[in-house]
Amino acid sequence: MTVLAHPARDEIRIADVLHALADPVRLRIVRELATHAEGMSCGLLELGITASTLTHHVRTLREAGVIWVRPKGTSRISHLRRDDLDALYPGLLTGVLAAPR
Amino acid sequence: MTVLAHPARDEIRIADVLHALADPVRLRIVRELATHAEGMSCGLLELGITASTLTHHVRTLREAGVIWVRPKGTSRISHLRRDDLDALYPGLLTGVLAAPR
DNA sequence: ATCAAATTTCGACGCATCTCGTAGGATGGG
DNA sequence: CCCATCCTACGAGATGCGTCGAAATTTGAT
Repeated sequence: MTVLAHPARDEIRIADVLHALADPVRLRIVRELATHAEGMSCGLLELGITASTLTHHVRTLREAGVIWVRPKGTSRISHLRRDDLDALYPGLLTGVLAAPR
Repeated sequence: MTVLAHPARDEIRIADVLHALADPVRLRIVRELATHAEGMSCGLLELGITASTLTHHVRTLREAGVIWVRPKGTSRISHLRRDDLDALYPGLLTGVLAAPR
C-alpha cells in the first residue's frame, strides 16, 4: 500500500464514527489507544483475533477518522484523533471512554 | 404486546448504545426526540420508511436503553433517556447532537 | 541476496441487519 | 358493535459485517 488514506476533519461523519465505535473489538482498540497518546502498534494488543481481522478493524477506524495510522518499519503506529473528534463532537470521546460498560 | 421491556440504567451497555446510534434513521429519530423533551410519537416523523421498519428502529433504540416508550391510546410516545445516558456516558449525547455532520 | 517479522489482500463463510409487504392486535370514537 | 388508526408480528429478500486461512507484500536486519 502506497499511502494510507485518512479523512480530513471536515470529511468525518458522525454515522461513520459511531459505527466504527460500535464494535467491541474496535472499542477495545480505542480504549487502549486512549492510554497511549504517543501511539502504538495495534498488533501488540491481545485481542484474540487474527492479524487479518485486526487489519480490517484498524482500517475501519482509520477510514472513519477515529485514528491516525503511520508506517514505522514493518509496523503501523496508530493513535487516536482526539483533537479532531473533540472539536467535531465535544464530549463524545470522553463519554465513550468513561463508560463503565 | 403486554409490557414494553426497557433496560435499567445499570443494564445499559455502551456497545449497544453506539450501535443503536450508528444508523442514519435512528440518529434522525434521536435528534428529533432531543427537541421534544415532552416526548412524541415517532410515527409523526417524516422518515421515508414504512411503519414496520419504524417499529424495528424504535425497538432497537428502546432495547439499547436510548429511549423510553410508553403507550398512549393507539400511539406510542417516545422520549430520550437523557438523564440515564448523561449519567453513564457524560458528554456522549451532547457530542452526538452537536455533530455538524 | 536472503531471511524473518509485521501487515495487507483476497476469497470465502456464516450471521446479523435493514428493508418491505401482509396480516393481525390494540385502542378509541361513533 | 363496527370501524378507522396506530402500531406490532412474521416472513422474506438483499445487503453488510466480522471472521478466518492462505498467499502476497513490505520493511529491516544479517
